[in-house]
Amino acid sequence: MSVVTMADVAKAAKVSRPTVSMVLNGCAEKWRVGAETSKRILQVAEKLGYRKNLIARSMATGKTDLIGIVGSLDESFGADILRGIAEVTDRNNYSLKYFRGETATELEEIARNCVGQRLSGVICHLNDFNPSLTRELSAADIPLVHVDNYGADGSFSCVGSDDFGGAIKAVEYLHGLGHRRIAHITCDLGCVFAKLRHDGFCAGLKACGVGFDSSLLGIVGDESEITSAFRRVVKKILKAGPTALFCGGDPIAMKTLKIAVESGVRIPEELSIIGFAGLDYTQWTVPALTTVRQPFVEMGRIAAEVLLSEIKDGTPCREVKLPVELVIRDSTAIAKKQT
Amino acid sequence: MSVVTMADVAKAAKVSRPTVSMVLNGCAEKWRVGAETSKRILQVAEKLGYRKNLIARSMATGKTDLIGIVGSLDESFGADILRGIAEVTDRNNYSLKYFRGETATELEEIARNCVGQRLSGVICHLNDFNPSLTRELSAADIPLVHVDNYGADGSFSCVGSDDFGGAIKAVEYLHGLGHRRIAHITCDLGCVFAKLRHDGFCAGLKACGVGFDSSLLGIVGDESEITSAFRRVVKKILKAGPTALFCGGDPIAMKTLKIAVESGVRIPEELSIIGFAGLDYTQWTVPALTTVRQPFVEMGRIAAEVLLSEIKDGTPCREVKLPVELVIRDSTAIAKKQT
DNA sequence: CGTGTAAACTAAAGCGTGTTAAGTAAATCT
DNA sequence: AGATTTACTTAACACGCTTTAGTTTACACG
Repeated sequence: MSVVTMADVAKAAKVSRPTVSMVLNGCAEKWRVGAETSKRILQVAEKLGYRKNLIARSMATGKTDLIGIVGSLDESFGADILRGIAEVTDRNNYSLKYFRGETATELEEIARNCVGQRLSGVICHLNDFNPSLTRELSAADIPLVHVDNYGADGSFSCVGSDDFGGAIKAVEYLHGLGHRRIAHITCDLGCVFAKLRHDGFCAGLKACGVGFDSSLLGIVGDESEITSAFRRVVKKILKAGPTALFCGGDPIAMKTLKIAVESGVRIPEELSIIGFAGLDYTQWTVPALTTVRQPFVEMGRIAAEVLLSEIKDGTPCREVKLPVELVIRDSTAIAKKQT
Repeated sequence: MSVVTMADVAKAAKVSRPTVSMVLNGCAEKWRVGAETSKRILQVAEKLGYRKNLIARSMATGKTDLIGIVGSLDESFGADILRGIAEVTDRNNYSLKYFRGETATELEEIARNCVGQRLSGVICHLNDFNPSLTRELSAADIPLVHVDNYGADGSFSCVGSDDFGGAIKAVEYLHGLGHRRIAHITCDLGCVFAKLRHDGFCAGLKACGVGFDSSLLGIVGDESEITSAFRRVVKKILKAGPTALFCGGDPIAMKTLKIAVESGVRIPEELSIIGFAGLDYTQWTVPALTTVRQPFVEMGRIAAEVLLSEIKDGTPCREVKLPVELVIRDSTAIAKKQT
């Protein structure tokens, strides 16, 4: 006998199996089990090293209390989101199952699995919305929450931060410092968040009464090395003579900062740079990076809370947009007199 | 009827349930189910949108094909390790369950859960070894692999990288550049990896015939902000006049680099700095950080492979030490003439 | 024509739990 | 003494699947 079952405990404690079940699930009084018997059962269970078989339990109850995490947790902010999620799910006795994958085929497979495992809910961290995921899950009546993303069609919830507003904040801050030629470097605008930040950038310019200059827009890839293509884009932007630079993400900002410094541009005296995300390591550069901080941990927490309330109370879908915070550090300064 | 079961498929296809089971699990021929029947069953299953219930399957087979990931995936390298693990487990049809927690109480709870869930195996990413985890799992005969850690007592496997050798490499490299006063800044030596790197540092010095100078050893915390305590330690070290600095981790190196630069020390002309880990963002500083790269993705992969072979073939415990690579960038240079 | 054998299935048991219905013995109350 | 309450037990079903053993049908062979 390798693993101790409830029947073993029952036999050892000289009671019936249902009694053990009741005691171990805390329904003892509702079922009027004597205090002594309860204690004895608990002791025996402890002594025998009984661990309730959650598989069997799920089988019997029809629910798994399992939440699927779908997508890439690669980026360092993914870890923060995960932490937020785990905080909430731990407290509520849900556990987390991790599904890796990004491509359409992978996600289709994942969607099937989510249903197959009878997950209680799914939290998704992807750049795009995936139709098969949405379809499969809603067909199986499994709540879905997208985290760090937007634009639900009403069939699922989204929890993100204010990308649009954050970009406006950044632009307005730069404008307040006297900057008029503000450039924007971003990754592909196909990503929801990149588009939102770009749009916020434009909206911010407009609100400040500054026209949009397309020569001040650069689009780059997101490789971790500084590629020659990346360098070329940045150089081109620098040549267009901006006094400030709003980057669509912290890694882009870091890489741009490096290229600028190495090109002999003095930061922030000659050029102000702002990033977006608020990752830890942006504090450690010289100069420390001014950035728009997104509340990743909080996002994870709220996403989990939204999901749990959908699971438990059948709350309808929501779209939550958390505020972002402009963290002013040393890579931004008052604009020099325009030449 | 909310979810389609095998019985539904069987009824719709006018066959018995076991036949469906056999066909859907690909054992059709071994079981000699007619080709036509097979096809019909598959079609019906597809049409009805059948998804096999993995809970019930686990219940019946007694195995879950589930691997527990225990510990903190916070740090960015955690994400890499996870990616490596997921690559292997995906390919082998195992899934991953994530358990967050670090404190002894949390881990005790987690250990119980691992057993309760009848996990097939556990991969652990923690700074220390946890006795209750080891005990519970081995009692339940669940293989355990520690990743990025060392010093197994034989009851579980470890997959890590060569912290000791990496430190030696770093020191020898610095020595080769002419450095003789080499400092070491590390976090608390209670961490296994910190101790190993420290010991490697000492061993490296010895091998180069340089004596260990305790005034060149600094111990710091690992907060993400640069605390005044951190600053104090670094300043003290700088005052002791080293020409090179071996840091126990990339974040420490980044923070130290910043403090040094802001103190007017020219890097690498006056001071060489080396980090440890090889995180992406170390490429983006000015100057780019020389560091010892650990193969995190590979570590995850191997850990998963070791675990799977223990699960499947009952392979005995192993201790795997992957090589690290010195990545020479711009924060290190030939030592100036000693004063 | 009876028998053996292969093909193509079906019947039934079992995994460990939750849960409910029906029952019983002892203790306590009226 | 009879009614009620307390503290259980027994027996059973359900969850959806796997798996073993058994059954039917068709066909070939002697």
